[in-house]
Amino acid sequence: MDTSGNNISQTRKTSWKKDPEAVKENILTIATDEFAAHGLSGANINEIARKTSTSKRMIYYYFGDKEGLYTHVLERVYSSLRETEQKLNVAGLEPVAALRRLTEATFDSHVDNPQFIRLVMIENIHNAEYVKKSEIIPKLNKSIIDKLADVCERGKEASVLRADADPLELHWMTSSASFYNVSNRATFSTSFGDQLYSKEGQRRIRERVVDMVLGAVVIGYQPNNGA
Amino acid sequence: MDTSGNNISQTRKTSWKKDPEAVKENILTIATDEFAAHGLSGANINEIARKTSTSKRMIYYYFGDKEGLYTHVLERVYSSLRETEQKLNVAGLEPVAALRRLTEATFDSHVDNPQFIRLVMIENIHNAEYVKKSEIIPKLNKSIIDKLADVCERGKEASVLRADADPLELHWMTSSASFYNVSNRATFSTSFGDQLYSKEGQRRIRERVVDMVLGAVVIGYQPNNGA
DNA sequence: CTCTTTATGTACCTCGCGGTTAATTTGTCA
DNA sequence: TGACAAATTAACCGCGAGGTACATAAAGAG
Repeated sequence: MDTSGNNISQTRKTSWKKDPEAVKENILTIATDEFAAHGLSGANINEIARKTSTSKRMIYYYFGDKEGLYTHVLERVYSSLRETEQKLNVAGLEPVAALRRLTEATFDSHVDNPQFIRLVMIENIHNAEYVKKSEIIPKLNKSIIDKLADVCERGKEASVLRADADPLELHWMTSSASFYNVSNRATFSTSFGDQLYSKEGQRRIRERVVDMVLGAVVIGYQPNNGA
Repeated sequence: MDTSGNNISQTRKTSWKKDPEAVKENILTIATDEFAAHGLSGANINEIARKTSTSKRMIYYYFGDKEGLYTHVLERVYSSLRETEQKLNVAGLEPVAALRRLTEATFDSHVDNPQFIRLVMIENIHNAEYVKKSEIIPKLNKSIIDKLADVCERGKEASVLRADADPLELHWMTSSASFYNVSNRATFSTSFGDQLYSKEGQRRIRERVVDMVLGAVVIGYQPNNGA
């Protein structure tokens, strides 16, 4: 093609708009997919560039290098999830109902954000090196703990929660189940079958998680297992 | 150096023993470390070769390519852990004590095998592609489920376990907490501090996990929280 | 003592990928 | 209107990492 030979430079795109924010967003969206899918070393900058509507050069222009891009991706997903968390309002609910609600919401938000889960898994493979370096991520995490602390306090006041109920432990319990449910789905299904990942299986698991968490801190809690 | 120029070939090692099994083991040991540390794409074959007492050539001779080596590493750690699991004997114990014992053993074995955890994390990043391909791994996982099934049966017989207690769900609950405890330590500590990873924190977490699991299936279970 | 097979070492190749160079266009403000 | 900064493009580069070719030593069979 283009056998004319001369006027070669005319294959270059001849017109474009300046829109830095859109370009950055576009890059970050694609990069999030790629890093979540393949990890830091596994993701390919050329491939990311190809899938964007811009060029590789712009990635380096805005994000410096691969690690810079990865760090921005991490910060973006963390911020987005924590924002969602903050919108959740349980201040009006009675303590046990509030705790149930927070647990269910955590479980659901994990199911709904597999990319976030994958990026956190990847970070853990790297011993959290990049979240540690981040200026903003460590500041983001107080909101659920605060909510759980409030619920604990009110619950103890009303004598419905055990005196040793601890917000951080509660969050750990809820997170562990919710996170694992998404993160280890592939190997768990391979080893033990995928019954727990059917619609019905997930419904049961979700209820079990609530039972486990409430059972650990609610005085005299009785699970209402639909068995 | 070696300005003589001739006799170049004499830099070659001039004597060695044939010991294929030791060579394979040596490669697998090093490779396990490297894959666990850096993932499949992140691990470096030259680096692995350098750390072994043999050469890169032998890696390709015995394992074909990088993925072949990775697959063998996976199979080896899975086999080793399942072997340990099988040694655990709870048939003589009363059902609730047996369940507690199994839960504690699972928790501890996860703590004691961080490399296994990391490799499973890595596999999940790859959607379990390599464990699925393996001939042996899917056959290895029945032993704990069998033990839990036995405990469930005996427990229901003795009316100490709820009628809906399910071995697979029990294993899921125990695994989720035990796995997360190791896999997400880095990010969890970064976000929320490392109190839960002190010696005392881990003692508490371990007891909490037992309480959650027993609380979910033991009729009238009362956690003995040392608060 | 040779022949064959298995095991090993050294040197090398290639290409993919992270990163860069240099030029060109777009928009703004004196 | 033209200088200047910001945004963007296409082409290129170097090297590191996965993988291979080739030679040859060890060990056993007869």
